[in-house]
Amino acid sequence: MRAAKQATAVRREQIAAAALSIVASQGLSAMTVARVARLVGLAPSALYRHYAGKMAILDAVLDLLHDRILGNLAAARDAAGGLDALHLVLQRQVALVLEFTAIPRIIFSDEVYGKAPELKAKMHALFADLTEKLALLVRRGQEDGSVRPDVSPRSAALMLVGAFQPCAMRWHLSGGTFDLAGAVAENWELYRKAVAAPVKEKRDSQ
Amino acid sequence: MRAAKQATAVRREQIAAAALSIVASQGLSAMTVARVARLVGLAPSALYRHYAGKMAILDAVLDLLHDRILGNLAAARDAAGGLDALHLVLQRQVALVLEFTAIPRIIFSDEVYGKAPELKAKMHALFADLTEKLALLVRRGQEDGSVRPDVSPRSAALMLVGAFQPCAMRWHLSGGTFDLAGAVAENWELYRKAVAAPVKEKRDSQ
DNA sequence: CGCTAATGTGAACAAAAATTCACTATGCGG
DNA sequence: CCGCATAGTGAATTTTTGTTCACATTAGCG
Repeated sequence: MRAAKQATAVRREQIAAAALSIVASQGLSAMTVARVARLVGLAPSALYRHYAGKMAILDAVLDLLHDRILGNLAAARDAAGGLDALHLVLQRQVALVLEFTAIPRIIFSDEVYGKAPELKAKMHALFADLTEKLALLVRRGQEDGSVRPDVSPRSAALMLVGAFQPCAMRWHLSGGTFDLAGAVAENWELYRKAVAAPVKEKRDSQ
Repeated sequence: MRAAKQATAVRREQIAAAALSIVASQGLSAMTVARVARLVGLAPSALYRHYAGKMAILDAVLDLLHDRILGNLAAARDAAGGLDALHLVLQRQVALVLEFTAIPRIIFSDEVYGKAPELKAKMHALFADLTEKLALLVRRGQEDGSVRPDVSPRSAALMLVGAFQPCAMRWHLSGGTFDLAGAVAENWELYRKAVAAPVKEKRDSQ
């Protein structure tokens, strides 16, 4: 059975989306040309009409990931202010856990970097971009008084990621058994102890 | 040239050590039977005299990792008390960064788990063991008054890992450019704000 | 000193995966 | 409606890697 003809722009999107979904659910090494092709409904050789090779597909996956993550961050920034925005980011990360789990899967893949160092640079840019924008959120919290002024925004941003990462690791290893949301909520309490401005008569969103 | 004959017990250790060093420095997918064999100074086929296959080698690598990490933790536990022990763990993690970087590399490998789910369980046990022992350190700190009593030891343990993980990720991505030790030190300051007992006239080791 | 079990080796094999290519089908513009 | 550029396909190729096996060598032991 032959697949219907589609414009290359359409196929490129389908292929990148399929590849991301495979990486997110089964890991990078499971992302073979054959599997991506099957998910899209094409023969493996057809992918080469739309991408130069596997690495080009992976490059597109990284772009997709970049958009999703930073989009998520922007949404949190607009939906709440100060400390609450940080809280929202953390909660949304849990919701996006599949895609966020795909990040370390790529970061520590090594299958990639040996052959395509430019992807490593791209990933680094994404990570740097993420922490930088998180630091901006922290600074905004300092300006409106919900975050104590003596914390380093850069550090507070990294720690927010750190409040999530180990939980995601355990969740990943446990095969879904580990109570991800609960552990993240607990970590948020701890995180708030570190970064929240001392409460006078201010009320928290909780 | 033929390698000298060695007892299988010796070879097993050499092979596991070589494999770990490759995983730590170049990643899991770089750990091929051929490369391990070359590092030990044997022909690839010789490895099968000592291990059933690649997965058995990886299993031994996990054991090695387990010993190193928990050994490191035990050393920190004995060298300092309370909060200082936690600080020491963090600093030692930086020193052990290569091997600690090997952990996420394995955790998120997926190349492994699809074929050998029991390795995933083993990795999970290591991670659970690590956080549990860290939680014990936290509890000890609470007993001697250096850690505030209202934090969850489990959460504080996870967060300590989280104070290190994102820094290691950036360091890994930056190719060594990122100031790992500096970022971790900064995060420690933040971490201490969250978990340290309010200072009355108590003096810190810093 | 010689036997035997253990260890080492190269060649061959199998499996998986990325990529190429000659060829086929299709849909859109004129 | 026709033709051509575009998209799709299966088969073949190449590369990499794990594994097996028949044979060679060695070290320890009686």
